[in-house]
Amino acid sequence: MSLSHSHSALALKSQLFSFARKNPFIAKKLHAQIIKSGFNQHDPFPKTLIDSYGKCGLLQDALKLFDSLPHRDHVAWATVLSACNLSNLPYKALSISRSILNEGLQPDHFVFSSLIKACANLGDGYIKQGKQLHARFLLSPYSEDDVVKSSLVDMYAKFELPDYGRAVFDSIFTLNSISWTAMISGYARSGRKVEALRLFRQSPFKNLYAWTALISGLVQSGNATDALYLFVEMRGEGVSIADPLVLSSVVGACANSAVWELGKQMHCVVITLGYESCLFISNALVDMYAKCSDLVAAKYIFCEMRRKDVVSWTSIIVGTAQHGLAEEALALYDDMVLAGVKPNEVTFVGLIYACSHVGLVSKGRALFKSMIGDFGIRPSLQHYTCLLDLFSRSGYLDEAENLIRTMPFKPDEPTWAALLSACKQHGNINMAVRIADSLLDLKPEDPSSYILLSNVYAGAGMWENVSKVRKLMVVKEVRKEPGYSSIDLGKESQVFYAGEASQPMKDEILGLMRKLDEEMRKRGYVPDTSSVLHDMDQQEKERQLFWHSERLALAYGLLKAVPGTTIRIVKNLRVCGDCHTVLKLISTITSREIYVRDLKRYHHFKDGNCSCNDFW
DNA sequence: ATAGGGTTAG
Repeated sequence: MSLSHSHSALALKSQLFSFARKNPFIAKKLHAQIIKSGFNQHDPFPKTLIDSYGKCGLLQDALKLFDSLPHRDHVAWATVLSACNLSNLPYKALSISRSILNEGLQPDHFVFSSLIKACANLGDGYIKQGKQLHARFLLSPYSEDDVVKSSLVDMYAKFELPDYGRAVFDSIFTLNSISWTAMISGYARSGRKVEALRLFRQSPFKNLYAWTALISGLVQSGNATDALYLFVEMRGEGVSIADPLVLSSVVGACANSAVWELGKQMHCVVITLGYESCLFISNALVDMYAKCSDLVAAKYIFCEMRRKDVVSWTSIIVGTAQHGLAEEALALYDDMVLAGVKPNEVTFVGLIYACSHVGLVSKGRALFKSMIGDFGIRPSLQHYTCLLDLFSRSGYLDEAENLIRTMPFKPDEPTWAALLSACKQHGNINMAVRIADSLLDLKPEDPSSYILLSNVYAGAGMWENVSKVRKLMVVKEVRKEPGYSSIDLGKESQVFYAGEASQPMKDEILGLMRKLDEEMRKRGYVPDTSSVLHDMDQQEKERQLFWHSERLALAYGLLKAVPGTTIRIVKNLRVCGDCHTVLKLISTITSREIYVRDLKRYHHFKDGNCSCNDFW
């Protein structure tokens, strides 16, 4: 056999492996041939095969081959870890590594980066393990490796610990686009927008990845408006926006700020660029329309989707449930199961939430059981909170209290507050006082918790406790964030702050509000001042309520929107009880449909009723 | 053989 012949055989083999990395059938075939030729124990074949199996998605085969290796070295270890990461099974990567570490093998720099990535993907439940890996890396002979350092920066970014990431970032010898992007992402997703922007401006690598990291991070941390401005800037810089990742983030930004008009424009951009049938983007669009209270459009997109995954179904189910259409949400769930799509933990949050809206106690309980028994999902605190909400809203207060005291999670502030608010609603003063004490022990942060506590103690005549609540408020410097509401009128949108009418149409707004107030009082409206935080006399409290921002926005909308159209308002805080009553009354008086999206819920007012069934 | 950007709840 000539030398050139064996060379060409080698070249052929390496070409075959490159096919095998993309095609599982070729990978299998190649494996069979290597066994036949007797080379299956010879380096580098087993490892190259593990790599091929991992890259073409046959993780099971990769793992089997790895287990059959008589001798595991660093290369085999690193290869199998990268296969696990590719298949999105970071837990498997950690468990394999535990056993290898027990055998006494120490990680090299390749193993470190894959392990750190696995930890990062597991999320902030794995902070401790991640820090241990960091320590082990610093003590290893590889402690100067820049690639591992970049993976650490990324890990701390995903844990939302950007200061830890920054320390590592500053120790990198040669920064490249990957390290810069990881660090920018770390600041952005932790909501540290000043630092994120400063770093981005300094970075010599302003490519698509960096822009997407910045924009998506800001969306995730609730800075949707900044994200949208940056997207406009990105477009102006001539960076191509024809990319599914950045587009889905920007659609998400429209969803989170509930800007319907802009959302529709983004939808047009998506169509123009040819991404209508991209699953991720369609999912984001369904969610966007639902969050902008346009369920018709959300459903239309959902129905037109060729492929629907669990996120698509969950988005439409949650969207439907949040608009008070519980029966429809439950019917969609049945369709989902019939379509063979397996629900996940988020789906059940939406479903149980839907049940609690309409008092379907036994259905909700059954869903909770089915989630555990049929789908093997371990309930999280959110699930218990939903179940608790279901019991307490429907007046099953004892069952609710039993649940909150026996569930395997420590109840947090919103959980106690939800139960307390239900006790108050159902007039169970004894229990309310008991629950209030538990809430007070937590030293709450949220101003609404203090309002609730103060009302409960005052209702029970426990004045010492009322003053204790007030003192704690002063100590903790609890202050209500200024409320504002915005209204979307197609081409323009207007923002109103509580307590002040904006200059345009100030007199007309005040005139209309007075007229409506008069109408409401004729129908028996008495202002409910129990949600006013500060100590002041009754008249002053009523004046405060009168100037709540959603009322100003509504009056402006009634004056300026096309007659008969639905009025859409977005508020930064939760709607207070009095405004809720007022909005219901005004929907009757003016025969208008009003959508209000507040911090937590959706309210659709029509003919004197609200889709939230007066419980929020 | 290793490191960077995306969708659903709260």
